[in-house]
Amino acid sequence: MAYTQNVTDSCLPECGVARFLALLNGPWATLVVRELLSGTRRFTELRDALPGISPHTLTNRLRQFEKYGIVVRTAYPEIPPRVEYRLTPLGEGLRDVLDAMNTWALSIPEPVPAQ
Amino acid sequence: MAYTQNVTDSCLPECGVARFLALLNGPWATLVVRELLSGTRRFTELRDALPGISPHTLTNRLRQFEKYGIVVRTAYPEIPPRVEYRLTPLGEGLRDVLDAMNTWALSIPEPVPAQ
DNA sequence: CAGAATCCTGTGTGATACTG
DNA sequence: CAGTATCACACAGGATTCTG
Repeated sequence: MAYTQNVTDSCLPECGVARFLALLNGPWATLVVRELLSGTRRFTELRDALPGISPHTLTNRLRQFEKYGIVVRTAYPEIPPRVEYRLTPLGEGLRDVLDAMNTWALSIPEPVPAQ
Repeated sequence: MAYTQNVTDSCLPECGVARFLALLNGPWATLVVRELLSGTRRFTELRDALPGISPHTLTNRLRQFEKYGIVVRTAYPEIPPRVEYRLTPLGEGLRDVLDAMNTWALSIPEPVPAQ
């Protein structure tokens, strides 16, 4: 396993946890999903909602999600262009996972590490 | 935010999801937790249960978990040495998150990407 | 057995500039 | 607006060797 498992041209791992990690890899991926859980978003809206993310990274994550069927990209042939991203039902299913993360984080006693 | 947010010498992010990502960073971290959810494990047992992980990486993850109060390390002064790792109550709380990941992964229709 | 030390690599990401 | 292109970097991780 390299830094990130190559899932592009191979099948997903057996273990569900490993599958999740293979698809939502990197620090930004899950945060992008978090934003999309609020509803359909445009490229700029996502970028603005995720302070620090570069267009390069945002594009990469969205493209990957699209490929895996987590996100649907809709481009409107207008000028200026308008593109909207929304979660598929599969992507919507990630809400439970993110909720679990959130719930767990609330159980952290201190602003760890309390040193 | 660098590649991975530096949480070592700063406070955790506000958002729970971001907190989770800051503490369980990298592809191996969550898998180590997955193994420990089955019970106390020795160093070698973890290494063997995680095919491909290097002692270097395993050590790093365990040390980080220890620092964050997710894992407790117990060294027995024997020869040969014996060291056991077990989850703290905080670490046990991660079970719900991993379960959610697993459940979600089961909803993936195909061995994505089907092609 | 349970690592520590050293060196190296892969890749997610950042910064900046540019385009249809 | 919604990206793409290019260069460069930080850090998780791998391989190997070695030790109390």
